Amino acid sequence: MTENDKQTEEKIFEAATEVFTERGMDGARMQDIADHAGINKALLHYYYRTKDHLFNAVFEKIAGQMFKKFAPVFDEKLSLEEKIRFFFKEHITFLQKNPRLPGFLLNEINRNPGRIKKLIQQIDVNKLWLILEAQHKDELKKYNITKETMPQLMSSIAAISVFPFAARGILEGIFEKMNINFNDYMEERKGYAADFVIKAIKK
Amino acid sequence: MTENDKQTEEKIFEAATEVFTERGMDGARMQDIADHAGINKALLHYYYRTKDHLFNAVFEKIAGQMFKKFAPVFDEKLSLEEKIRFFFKEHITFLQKNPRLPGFLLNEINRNPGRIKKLIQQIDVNKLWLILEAQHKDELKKYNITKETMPQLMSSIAAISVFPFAARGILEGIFEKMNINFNDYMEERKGYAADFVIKAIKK
DNA sequence: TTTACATTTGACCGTTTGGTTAAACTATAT
DNA sequence: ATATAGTTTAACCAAACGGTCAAATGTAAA
Repeated sequence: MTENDKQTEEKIFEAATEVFTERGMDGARMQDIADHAGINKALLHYYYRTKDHLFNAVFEKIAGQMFKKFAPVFDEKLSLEEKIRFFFKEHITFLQKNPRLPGFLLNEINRNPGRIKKLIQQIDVNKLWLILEAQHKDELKKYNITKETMPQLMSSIAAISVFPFAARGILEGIFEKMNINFNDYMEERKGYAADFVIKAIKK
Repeated sequence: MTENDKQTEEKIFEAATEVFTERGMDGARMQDIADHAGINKALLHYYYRTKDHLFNAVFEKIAGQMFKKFAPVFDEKLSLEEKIRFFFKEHITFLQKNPRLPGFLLNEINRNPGRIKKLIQQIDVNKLWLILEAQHKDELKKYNITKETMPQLMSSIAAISVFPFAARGILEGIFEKMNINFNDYMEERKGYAADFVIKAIKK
């Protein structure tokens, strides 16, 4: 009943997450999801009426996870440099555990840019800047950070953290001949990226 | 005729490029490509036997274009800093004219990592480092650049240039509320990115 | 004009796809 | 035990899909 219920619905959701993140919305097959969940295909439609419903459930959960990972930076009582180190360490560690999320998200956002905008509209970027400014008022004078350059800086930080996972196939192809392991590279990147960014923004 | 022949084949290729880059391999429909080219669907199979053939033709051309854009840096007789500025200016300008290529390529590489590896195997990364070292022997002492940190640096440069186009949907969502135009942001990025990287690598 | 060959088309085919349905199964409360 | 309601299944369906084919059209040489 309610116990088993949750089990089945969750099994479906997990199977759908696996298949959708691997093949994308267009490439995913309902039969394949059913097989992964070890159930009948009709049962998918019993819990999630259509493929779209199921996909949206998966997409919104993943997108939410991704964005939440950017938030803790504002809570922590750390210096600016420490925050940057903290972010790269936490974010890359998260992506190491979920290496397919970046590619999946970027692809689905390109396929349907409208969907993500609803989630983004909830973020008050102006407020975020005010918080950051208040937290590091004196500290900020030592860095080339202004409200105007924030978009460039933030997108660069996101790029450095996210891009390697989205472009993993290319990087692994290149690394193969250099005897470099992708996981080692990613582990090293936590520190390299932080040093890189901190040096870049210092006055 | 050979004249008309080229016209038709090219029309198909261009239509296929448009549809494939917009919808991806799985999302693209042969009928849609035929409509875009203004021809019968059977004619697609006359020139390109299968959807796979047509897709591979498009993919390899686009992947080739993308990688070639990284090459001129090694030919130009410029200082290291000038090369970095040259790269971001040229590469971002290219992507401004082809904004869908990054998302398309990253997605298709994730869908089939094996395909790109054949193209990559042709690149001799070790040789590239030797060239760079020879070109900037003395100059390199002023920067934190070694053979060991090259992968981190190069992937960061690529990330800063490519990521905004792949994540355009997210960025535009955020920029909307800040009254920032994506094209203005991209134009500004050519200089910002160069400054950013140069500062990051200076000793 | 006829011949030979390449190009283009509409109609068609078998398969795969997301989705439906009626019946079977399960568990709980009476 | 039996009625009730939720759960699961096998069988099925219509639409969409990539691909085929024979016939029609265009073209250039003999």
